Amino acid sequence: MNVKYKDILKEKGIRPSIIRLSVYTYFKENGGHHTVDFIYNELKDVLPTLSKTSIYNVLSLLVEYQLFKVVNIDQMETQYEIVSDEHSHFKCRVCNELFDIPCQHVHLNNEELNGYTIENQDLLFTGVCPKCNNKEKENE
Amino acid sequence: MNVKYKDILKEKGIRPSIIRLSVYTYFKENGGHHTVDFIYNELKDVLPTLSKTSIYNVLSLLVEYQLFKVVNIDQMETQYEIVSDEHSHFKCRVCNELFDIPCQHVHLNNEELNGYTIENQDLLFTGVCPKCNNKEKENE
DNA sequence: GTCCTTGCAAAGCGTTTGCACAGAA
DNA sequence: TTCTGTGCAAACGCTTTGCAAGGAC
Repeated sequence: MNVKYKDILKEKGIRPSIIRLSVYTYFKENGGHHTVDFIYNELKDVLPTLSKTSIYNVLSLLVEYQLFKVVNIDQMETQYEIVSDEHSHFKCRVCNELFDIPCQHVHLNNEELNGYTIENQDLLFTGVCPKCNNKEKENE
Repeated sequence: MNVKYKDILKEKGIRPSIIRLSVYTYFKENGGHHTVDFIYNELKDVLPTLSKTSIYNVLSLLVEYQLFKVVNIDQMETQYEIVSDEHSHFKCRVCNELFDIPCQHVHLNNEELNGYTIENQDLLFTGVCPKCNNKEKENE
């Protein structure tokens, strides 16, 4: 399994060190968006000499090679996710959790574009997630 | 002119201190999105004893009373803007400037919503702005 | 007098940097 | 040996906090 991931890194021109492979594997197997701190805590038991600096390095590298994407929401800690299908994010203002929402990209017409070259777009919804909605209903 | 703004603050239940009124007036007259540091530097000549803490306080207050909105883009310093019409943001990756783009909100269909209550949405485009596009063309 | 506002200094916290050591090619 | 990767500690920059002084009512 890891061999597969190793090859993906190699193909991209990234030398598959243990830390790089571990980080990449973690995201591949678990999905989602995670902070440096979270990944550090997830991997430090398996890699006892691990440092947060290395997590910063590896994640920056994976972003640079366009395997990962940075997710910046509000003043929250920076999160990272694997580059994948078009989707948007939903942040619950009650539990602060961040969800992926399937969502097509917006297509602006030419008058609006007006000379701008759009290379990327990020859509963020804020509100209340299903779980917190249910809790509020229970309390009524 | 400031009297008008004074009344807007009063109506919202905000006591119009000099700093609050100055900050609010600055945004009303100049528009756009600005950082704490920028506003501090714009106002410190008029208000010599001004501190950044006060700018933080005032902007947080204006956000709390829903006159202002927080704009967080990438790892850039937090910016603030007056709550106004629906629009999205465009960040130029060359000059790093942030532009307002007129843009209707996205409306998801019910299957996608799936129990989520959407209260707000922010759309961010990234790419190259017209000015930087022209510069690139000149260099070709 | 009481409450709200202001401003300084310090603390906090995520992130980056410098540098030396370790490891791979 | 040379180049790349790693990890510690310190520095950095934005933001928040504690607290005391000032000002409004």
